[in-house]
Amino acid sequence: MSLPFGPYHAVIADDHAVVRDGLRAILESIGEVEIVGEAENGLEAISLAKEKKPALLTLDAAMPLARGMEVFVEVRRWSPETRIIVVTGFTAKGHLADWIAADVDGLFLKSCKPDEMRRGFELILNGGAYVSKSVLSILEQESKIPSLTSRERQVLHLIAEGLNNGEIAERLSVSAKTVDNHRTNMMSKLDVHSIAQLIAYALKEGILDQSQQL
Amino acid sequence: MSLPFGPYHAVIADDHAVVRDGLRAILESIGEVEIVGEAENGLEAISLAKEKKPALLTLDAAMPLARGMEVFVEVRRWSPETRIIVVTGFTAKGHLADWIAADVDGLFLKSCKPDEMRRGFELILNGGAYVSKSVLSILEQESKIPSLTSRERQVLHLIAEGLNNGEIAERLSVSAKTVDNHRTNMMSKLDVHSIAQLIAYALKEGILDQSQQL
DNA sequence: TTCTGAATGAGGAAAGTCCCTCATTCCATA
DNA sequence: TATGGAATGAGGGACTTTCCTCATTCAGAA
Repeated sequence: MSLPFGPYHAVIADDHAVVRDGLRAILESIGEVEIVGEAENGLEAISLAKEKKPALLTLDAAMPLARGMEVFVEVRRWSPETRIIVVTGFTAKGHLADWIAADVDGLFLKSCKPDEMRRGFELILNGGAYVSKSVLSILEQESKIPSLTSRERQVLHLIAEGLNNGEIAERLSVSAKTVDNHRTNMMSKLDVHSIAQLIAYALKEGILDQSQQL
Repeated sequence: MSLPFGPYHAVIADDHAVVRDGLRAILESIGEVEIVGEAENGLEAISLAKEKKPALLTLDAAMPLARGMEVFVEVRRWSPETRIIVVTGFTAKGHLADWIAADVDGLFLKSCKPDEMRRGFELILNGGAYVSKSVLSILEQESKIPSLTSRERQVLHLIAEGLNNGEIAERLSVSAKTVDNHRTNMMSKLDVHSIAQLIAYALKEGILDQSQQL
């Protein structure tokens, strides 16, 4: 496949050199793509994208210094022409749904076959959007887990940061009793019986990512 | 550099295809190495290593179905000749120290420069052991965080699984009061003030890995 | 309009956490 | 041999979580 309006400038953002190399190989196998920079943390990714305004940015969802979503928002603001492709290791439905909702141009799991990635990247460079099959199959699964309301997610986030009911109540300007009710409802929805298990759930859902904590 | 007794058979184990590709490129850049298999989960890694008894196994620390450490133990048992190189995304001191204690042949972060990895792999194939500089610098840092005793880590593990003091006590055949003491000691050592924060710490330390929970 | 779901708030009881203190045993090592 | 660290166990008090019930408000959908 040859692309119409190349060469396209691309930036790769991932904190793992070995992953950057894998992505570099895929991008280089597409004609008309020139890699103009690599970032190994979130802030570097933001400044590199602002500076180079590349046609394509491959973005890791979990990086040090700035989270993938923060990078995404910044790059969209300062370089709206850049096609942003998220490559994530998290397979949680909620996490993937967040990226779809953010209207990312491409969404792939790190476990994706390089072949599918390459074809997806080409489609995206041609102006399309592409979400990998593995992501779609996760999103299409009817989850047995009832989904949480946005307020509940908000509370879950703060619980996971180590705040107790009273502190969360203050932060959200509601009563501690309300926070307690949200927590209780979540635990009953999710069929867990302790804060520890609730946090384990939050992690699995990618609501927390382990590099950001403490 | 050319290696004396090649060709060496190698197996790559990592759940992310893009990482496998990066490692494959590094291994292929070493003469005398032939990749005889790839595994995308822990059980596959164990059975592949048992079957092929490769000279070299690159092992991801966090994979579905069986954790890196379980794979390591099994492969050491069934194919003691295999040189095992762990490539991990976790940068927590405790996690890295665990691998050193397990006497792994090589230990690298995923953020390692491919060049250093290649040179390290060559040394290991020559019969040596190699721990990457970035790992050493983490291990050498005097951590302000006092380290936990093994019993405390054990308790932390069970807390993180969502068990309460009583359940943990039963599991370890000690009194609930003892468990409570261990938990209290840890929280004071680590200067955290809730189970939620304790779990956040456990995650950061790689004591839990998010794919195993719930 | 009625009904449902979401967010808010409260009361109350049982259980568990959190954080002191103190004591005993064992083991390593200075 | 003495000192200290680790594991064990206990008492007790303050606070928090956990889990019920119930009620109000509001928005959107049937």
